Amino acid sequence: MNKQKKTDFQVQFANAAGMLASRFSLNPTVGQIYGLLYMSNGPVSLSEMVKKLGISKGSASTNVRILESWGAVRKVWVDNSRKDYYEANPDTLNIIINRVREGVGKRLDEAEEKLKNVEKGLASSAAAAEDNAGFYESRINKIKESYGQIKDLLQFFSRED
Amino acid sequence: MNKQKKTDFQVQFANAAGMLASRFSLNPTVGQIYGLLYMSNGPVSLSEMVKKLGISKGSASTNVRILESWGAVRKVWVDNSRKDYYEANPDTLNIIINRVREGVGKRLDEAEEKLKNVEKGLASSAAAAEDNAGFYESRINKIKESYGQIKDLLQFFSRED
DNA sequence: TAATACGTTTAGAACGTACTAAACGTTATG
DNA sequence: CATAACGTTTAGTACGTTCTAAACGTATTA
Repeated sequence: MNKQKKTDFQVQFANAAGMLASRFSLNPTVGQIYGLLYMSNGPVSLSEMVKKLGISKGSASTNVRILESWGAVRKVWVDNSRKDYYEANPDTLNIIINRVREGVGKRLDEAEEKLKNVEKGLASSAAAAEDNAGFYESRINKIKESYGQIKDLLQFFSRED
Repeated sequence: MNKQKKTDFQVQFANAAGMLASRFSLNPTVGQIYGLLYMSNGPVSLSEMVKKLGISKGSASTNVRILESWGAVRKVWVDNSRKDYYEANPDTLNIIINRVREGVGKRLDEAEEKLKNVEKGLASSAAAAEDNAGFYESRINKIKESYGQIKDLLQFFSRED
């Protein structure tokens, strides 16, 4: 009974985290798992996640490893047990900042690459001879500028000193 | 022929923007449309979007209004035409910053609300009497702190002076 | 007034994502 | 050596999202 109540509170928190995650285009289960571990005072096994959150073993296994790859949880060793135990990295803000930085940075690099190709296509096309050639160039330069500014913002966040 | 080449360049750019958009969990068509308008020196009609991008009329109509609601494009008046014309707001960086600020802010407010309820549930549950009660409180406070820091970051961006 | 030219809305289909259940491989244990 | 207890992987399914095609409403034009 007491046990039940305890679970309820943690699960409520976990579910709120899951809802928040899905609002940010993340899969809800990573949010639930992180939320549960965040609100647990000690290591939690896969089977506890399964039982408390009512999710499947496969989903728990997959998603906890996603969280691990983000540095949001880590595997901890528990004596006399064959089970895998995890605990949350409680520094949520840093996890978020790192993920934003890496995620945005990667996508921006892809975009830069693609822009380079489009620009090359422009140079060798009839568009370059148009009246609008100057306009095209200026817009491309403007985009490159924005790109640089976003990169600067990301750098700003990565200062940890 | 010349016309064709010109279209190709703009469409290449638009498609790159579409790809980038979908990498950021946005629907690709808003990216394509914004990209086309961004690379057009003058107003563009719905039917031009349809023809150049190879999308349906319905999709163009829906998505251009999404862009309008973001302040990313605006409707412009063209004499002697019953068509709707649009042009891009070329300040891409500001559009992005505003959307991030509003989108994140809104979701964070929802989360804060939910957290408040969970906290209330904690107070009136057996969990509050546990050994872990102090731990729970500290974790909740830590989350609230992160919440405030993110809010501060968002405020930081909204300075336009 | 009939026909046309618009933009909008809706119904249906296609697609990607993420879940569950079950098969699987491995390691411990009786 | 057989069985059980794990975590992982896979096949299938359910769901939300976003597209197209078509129906629709409205306004213009012949």
